[in-house]
Amino acid sequence: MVPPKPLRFDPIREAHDQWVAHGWSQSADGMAVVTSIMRAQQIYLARVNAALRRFDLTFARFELLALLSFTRKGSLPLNKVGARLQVQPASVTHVVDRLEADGLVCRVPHDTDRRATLVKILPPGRAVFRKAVKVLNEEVFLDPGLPGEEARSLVNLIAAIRLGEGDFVG
Amino acid sequence: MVPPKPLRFDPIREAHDQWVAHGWSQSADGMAVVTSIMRAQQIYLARVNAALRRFDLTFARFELLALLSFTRKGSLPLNKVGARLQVQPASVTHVVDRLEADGLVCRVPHDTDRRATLVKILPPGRAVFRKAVKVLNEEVFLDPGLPGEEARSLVNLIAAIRLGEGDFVG
DNA sequence: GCAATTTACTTCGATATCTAACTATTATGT
DNA sequence: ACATAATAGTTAGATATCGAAGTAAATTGC
Repeated sequence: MVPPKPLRFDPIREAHDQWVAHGWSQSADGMAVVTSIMRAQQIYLARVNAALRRFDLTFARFELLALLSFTRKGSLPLNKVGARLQVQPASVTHVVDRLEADGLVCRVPHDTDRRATLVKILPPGRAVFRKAVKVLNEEVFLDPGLPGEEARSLVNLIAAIRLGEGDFVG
Repeated sequence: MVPPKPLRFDPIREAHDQWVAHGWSQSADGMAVVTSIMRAQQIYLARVNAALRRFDLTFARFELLALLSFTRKGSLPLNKVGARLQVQPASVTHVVDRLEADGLVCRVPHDTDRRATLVKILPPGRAVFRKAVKVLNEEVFLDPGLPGEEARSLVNLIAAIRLGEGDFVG
């Protein structure tokens, strides 16, 4: 995944220069923001997947296990899952299918709303989550590539973007 | 793509609190960084794809057209494309296949290395790029959701991550 | 000069995501 | 009440990515 030879220049800076040279100065910073986010995601996703592969988890599946294990009852309606993880209903179905096939969660009918389904974490799911979070903390989250103060700045800058996009209300 | 109802709290902040509560304080900031990047990518990818859909482009295809159109000869070996866009050879093959099927680029044999193949942008490719970059600038890059100064901070923070990851040498 | 290695690209199989269409159930409005 | 609209979830189709294996050509190292 990681290229053997690093480039001898910053390709995003170069793209920014190109944008300015073509008269698109007003959009150059935005282009750099978007491209930087895309690349950072690629980097982190590769690191996360490498850490989780041994547990047969992806980041999406890990996030669902985390969400459920932090819940009082260990279960949540599927639509709440979609809202929390910000993914389409179809993706929720797929993630739950996959975890259910591995015996880490199960579907449970909703008490009162017969349209709705709950997903519930099972003991094996809790066990896998405990092991996976330990590895992920050690191998990725402990060193995200930025010192603490800058890490918090990055989180706050992105929170502003998410707020503006309607992810949540402050 | 965007949920109709925003959450009444920041789910990443809540996850951070959970990390601290479980004794994973040392990894909490890193978790928040990684999760924030993942969510920001999701937001921007949706906006970018919505803008590019009318041109039958994806962000990856757009990036390749941009890269080629900024090149002196309008062509580049496939391995250079992979290095620049930071994607696997298989992904390069796929993106080029797709653009070639649409008549926007073509493959050209390398002059001296018979293993290598160049991808060359064609006049229709340049025309589509000109239109697409205009729309993308207007609809996404002009307002990335952050004021200029903060946008530049974000780009610099991510550049530090990328530098640490070996994307390029400063 | 020739075997072994490296490099370039393609093919294949598995995943994950999105959009759109579809079924079932619940809520709304007159 | 009852037709209409909204909501919950699944299914289907298209796309994109990755990892690993495979083919071909160039480089290397005796």
